[in-house]
Amino acid sequence: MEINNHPTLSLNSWIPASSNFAPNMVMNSLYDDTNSDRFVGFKREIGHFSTAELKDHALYNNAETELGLVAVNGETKASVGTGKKKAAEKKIRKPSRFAFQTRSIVDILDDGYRWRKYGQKSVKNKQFPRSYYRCTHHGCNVKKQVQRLCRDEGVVVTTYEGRHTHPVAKASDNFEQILNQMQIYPPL
DNA sequence: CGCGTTTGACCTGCGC
DNA sequence: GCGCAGGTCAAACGCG
Repeated sequence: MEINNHPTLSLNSWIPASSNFAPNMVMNSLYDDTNSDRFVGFKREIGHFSTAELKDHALYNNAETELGLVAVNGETKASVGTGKKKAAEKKIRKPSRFAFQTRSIVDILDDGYRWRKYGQKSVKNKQFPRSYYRCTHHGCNVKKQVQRLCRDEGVVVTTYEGRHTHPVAKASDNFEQILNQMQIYPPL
């Protein structure tokens, strides 16, 4: 499969195709060349920016378990079927949620929206506290969590929950800025 | 004064 | 039912 040679394979980011955070994203399910029923991963494209993640990849499994990726291409995880259907069905009851990691010295990315911090909590077995933010736009209940990795304090995990009900607060190019901040690093 | 952060208390879900 | 951990609330406070 040609993605094995893809130069940006293994970006540790999770963004659903339907997210208005990345409205121009194209997301495809990948299947084994020799067995078209065997789902092996995802490929994401935003303009010239392209990433892929394999199902057997350790980071993929961590992201699925810890961050609750719920749907791709409009399909639920249950419908792409890996045997853990009940767990997947349980996950899809959660609100739309996705996460990505960036290498940054600051916790808060400038994603164009205004956020208000409403809590901070130390998490078991984590060196750094987790911060909780809500979108300040009236009627918009999007939340995000920010957690710095203990195994690599240069890496920040940002988890978004929900969809904005309003346009981005700042001028365009905000997503381009995030892509610039988003850094690819080898699998841990 | 308005808006955002801090932080301890409180709530809730889950495993035992 | 109990205890733990994660998530949220809200009063106090800081800053422009």
